[in-house]
Amino acid sequence: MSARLPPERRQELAARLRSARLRVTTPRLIILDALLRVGGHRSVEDVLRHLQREGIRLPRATVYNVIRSLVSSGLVMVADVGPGRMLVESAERWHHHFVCRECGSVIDVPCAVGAKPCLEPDLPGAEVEEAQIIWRGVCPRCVAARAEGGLDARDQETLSRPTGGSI
Amino acid sequence: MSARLPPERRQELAARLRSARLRVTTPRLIILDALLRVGGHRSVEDVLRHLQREGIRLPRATVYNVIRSLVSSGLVMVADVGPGRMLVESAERWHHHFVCRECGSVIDVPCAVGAKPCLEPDLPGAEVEEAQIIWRGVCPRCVAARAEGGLDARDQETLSRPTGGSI
DNA sequence: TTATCTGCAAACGCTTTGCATCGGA
DNA sequence: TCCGATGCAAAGCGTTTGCAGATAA
Repeated sequence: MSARLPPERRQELAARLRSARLRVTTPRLIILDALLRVGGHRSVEDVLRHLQREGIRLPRATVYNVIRSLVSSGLVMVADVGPGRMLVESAERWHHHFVCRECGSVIDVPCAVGAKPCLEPDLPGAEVEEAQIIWRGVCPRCVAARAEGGLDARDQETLSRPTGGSI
Repeated sequence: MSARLPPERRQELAARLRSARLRVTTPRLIILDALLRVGGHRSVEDVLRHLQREGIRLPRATVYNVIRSLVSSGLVMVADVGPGRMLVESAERWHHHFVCRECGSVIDVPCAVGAKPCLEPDLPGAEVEEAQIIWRGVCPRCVAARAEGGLDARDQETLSRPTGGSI
């Protein structure tokens, strides 16, 4: 299963891992590759499905372990969009999230400032490392669908869940 | 177990429930009372422990059900401070959260604007209902402890976890 | 009277843990 | 060689569901 990555891609990913002081292992290369390639936020389940579709089978626990090490070394980040699931995304540019109350989709919102601590809390003495904003409401897609009035709940569910899909 | 609340408190809580078009039931009165009285953010586990300490035993599922109806009617709100647990808090004033990476405590940060949609996302066409900010970093307490250098990890854990406690 | 909520148990989904084995540095 | 990561299974945690019986409106 290590043969999937073209040599130069493998080089690049290995370099990233090494620069984060992580050992270069096959599962790490595979998962980092997947996360960087697809962008957006993905559940661990998505990652597993994606790998499976490419014929790669990794144990859940390994995927969790790998993601944890990637996160703690800053190569990828997790988005907090509510309890119960962990959404992983590449840490390319700092951004925030909009969660649609109707269809459940999670939409990336670019950060106007672009830096991780883009806002300051009123909390003297604290060391702020990052500020993440979560907006909740109804996404443009659902607003439009509602205006047209032609779509029932089932249709919407299918149409507007860009996140739930596979990577 | 319905005898715990003084009559006038019971009246007040019942009025709140009715104004939210919720039926007035004993578990709802008890749980709403607890959440309003203590303030701050509490896990469902905290709520259960608190009730237990007062000699009130409610099934988990009922607590979850009650909290869900209170949340969906706007009487209380849930804070998203990371995956895996649901923090409940009274919906008195809109505020944000600071999560300490060292001790895990969650600190309320007052919202400068005070309204739920205090920030606008760059997402044309969306209906924004609320914006919640999560800061991550090291809380003032841990910063101070680190500066003094006198506290080891265990001490800190005990000292600075105002959230994990009981209500 | 009726729709709604409670109370109990059991299931569920996601994540973590334990441990023997394997593999990169 | 040796520390750290993998792979597997199984447990853990917080939350949800299903349904019979109770209860507010």
